Amino acid sequence: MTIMKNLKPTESELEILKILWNNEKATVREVHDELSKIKESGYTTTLKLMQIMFEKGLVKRDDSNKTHIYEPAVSRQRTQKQFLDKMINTLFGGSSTQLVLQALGNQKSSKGELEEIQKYLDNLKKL
Amino acid sequence: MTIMKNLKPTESELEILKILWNNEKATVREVHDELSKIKESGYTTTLKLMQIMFEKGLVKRDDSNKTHIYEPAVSRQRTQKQFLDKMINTLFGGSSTQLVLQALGNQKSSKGELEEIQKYLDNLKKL
DNA sequence: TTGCGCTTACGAACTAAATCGTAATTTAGT
DNA sequence: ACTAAATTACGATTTAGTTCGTAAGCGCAA
Repeated sequence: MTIMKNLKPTESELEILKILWNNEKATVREVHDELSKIKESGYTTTLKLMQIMFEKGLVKRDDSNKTHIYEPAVSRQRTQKQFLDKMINTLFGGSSTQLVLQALGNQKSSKGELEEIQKYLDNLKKL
Repeated sequence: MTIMKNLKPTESELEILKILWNNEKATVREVHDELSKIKESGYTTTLKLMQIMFEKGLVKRDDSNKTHIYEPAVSRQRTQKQFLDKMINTLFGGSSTQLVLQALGNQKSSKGELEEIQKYLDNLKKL
């Protein structure tokens, strides 16, 4: 029986996950180079973070070669859901509707996007 | 010229803010008693947190009496927006639409709620 | 007035996360 | 085989947040 840890990535871990999600796989070097575009930090910092993420089960890695190759072990969708749920509960009294209304009010979406959402809602209502 | 710090409340600070938002005003004792219902911790911990929040400008306080009375200095809406924006940027590629779709898919809303959202969208489209 | 209970103030300890320096290891090139 | 370059491993330091113990101050009741 496997223990399913429901680990929430930290801020820094999220940044790394985002890169892995976009690249499918990547070495520490690749991740670090990407990261350097938006953030100042040493190589070993990135390395350490990715090692910790490995221990936590947030990433998988192929260490059959000297240069390890990492890939995400948690999906973008799953992580999005994890953070959304948390936020709905802590900040929106458990109401996803409240969150949606607030999000729509926050920043304007294009007409096309609004229609996309409406279409989606129509489908939901039919269920 | 005042410096407007855009301070993001921490996890614990949010719990306290939630209580203050609901109560309008409250003493440390009141906040702590509320908090105790969902969380084990000492009185001085709550006190210290609220003092820090005061220094950060997250809460105001009336200390004309021995027992200080606290009230929120940031609105629920504003804080919700702050967290939402952050999340949209870090986890949804800057697209609030993506967040909305994901939130709607996540947990089911009642038919009434869906219609509320649709009505809201109709208004938005007219702008 | 004295003392008890409740309050604030403050510093110290603890924890988790992030950062980095250094040593050990591997690989490729000569 | 030897060196140079790059990588991993690991421990130490730093920082932010949380928690608490203790002291000091105030007000009210006996």
